Amino acid sequence: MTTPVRRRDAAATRKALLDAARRRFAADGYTSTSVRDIASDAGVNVALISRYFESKEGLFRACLRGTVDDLKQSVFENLPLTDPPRQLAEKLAGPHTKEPNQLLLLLRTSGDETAERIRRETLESISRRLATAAGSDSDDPRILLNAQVVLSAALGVLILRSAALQPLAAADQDQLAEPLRVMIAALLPG
Amino acid sequence: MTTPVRRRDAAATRKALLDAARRRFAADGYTSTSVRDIASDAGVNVALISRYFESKEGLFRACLRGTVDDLKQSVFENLPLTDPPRQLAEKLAGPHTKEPNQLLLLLRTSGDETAERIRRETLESISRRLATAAGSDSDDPRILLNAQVVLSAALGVLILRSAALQPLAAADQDQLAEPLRVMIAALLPG
DNA sequence: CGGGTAAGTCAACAATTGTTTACGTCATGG
DNA sequence: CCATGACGTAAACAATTGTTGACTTACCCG
Repeated sequence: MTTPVRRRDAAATRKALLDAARRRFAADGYTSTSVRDIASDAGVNVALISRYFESKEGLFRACLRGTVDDLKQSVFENLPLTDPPRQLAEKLAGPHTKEPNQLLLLLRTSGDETAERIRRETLESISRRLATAAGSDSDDPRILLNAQVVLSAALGVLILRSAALQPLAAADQDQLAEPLRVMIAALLPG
Repeated sequence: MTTPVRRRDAAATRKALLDAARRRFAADGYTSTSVRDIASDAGVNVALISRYFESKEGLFRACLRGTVDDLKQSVFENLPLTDPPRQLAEKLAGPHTKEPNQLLLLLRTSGDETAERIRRETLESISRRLATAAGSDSDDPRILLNAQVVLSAALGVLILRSAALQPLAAADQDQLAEPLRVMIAALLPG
């Protein structure tokens, strides 16, 4: 590992902070993560967080926006959805599982009302997308409720996997895809 | 509610601290809750937390044990389970919903390894109970995985309700029972 | 080459954290 | 009734938190 003579590059430093923060916040949550942890991970000084993101909450909001953007792009790339349960399983237990799953960020709360709004709107958007993707009869309000239960299951799986609950935590995406398929077939026909 | 001239009663203050802590920890999580918050809710001096529970982590462990005990007793009282989906919906959206749902404690992490073990063992126990209650073929390892997905959905519902995701958050137990019934029927036949 | 500015560091700040120690005070049994 | 011990409080502690201001250093353009 050649020591990379870290050159001065605001954009790169900003990104390093953002990446470190997204890992930490996703893995440990907002209050359990200190700005010094993040700066240390990124290999830069703490003061730069305030400089580039205004505050710890500003950094958290930036993380949320990043994750939301990644999510949008990811579903956009995979349109049309050929096999939703399988693609969901990929998101929950994909092969790149050494990193903490970014979707966990959608479950982390900071107390900041702006971040909370982004979070809520994103979850709402996802569940609506799920409901309409189910097609059939998207006017039926029960379909939206079913979609939110499916979303609950997906995010619950993330949490219980991060809690090392076996055998769920050790299941690969193939094993996980099966119950997801059954559940989705039951709750979101179409 | 007659104001009870709070007499000196170690057991009562201990319980007051425990109750306040269980509410706070369930609602806000471990790191977001300060011992002064808890003591203030209980109307008692902070130092008594260290006196009665050794430390903040000791208090958290006591909260976990309390919730686990309540849970055991609750399922014990309702044996045999006549209508699991309905009873689950009752737990997730029962009529006493002004208080933060105690099951959320099972998703709160403190960093303390002992608490983490209790948490994991409890979740494991619940999922095994679900799997065997499903009867049919409890040797099939896929049944346990299915049970853990059901558990994921239940806990995910709690989280998304606490995130005020509509319409899930506003659903009463009747509305919630329906998708749960469908999901359980699909994943845990028997 | 050299100065100006963006990039980064350092050190201190006030506030808050969990915990402890020394000190009051109530109640109760002899 | 009153001393003794349990119960409770107050104040301080060191450590950690997020944030800021003054300082240094590297880079780039003229």
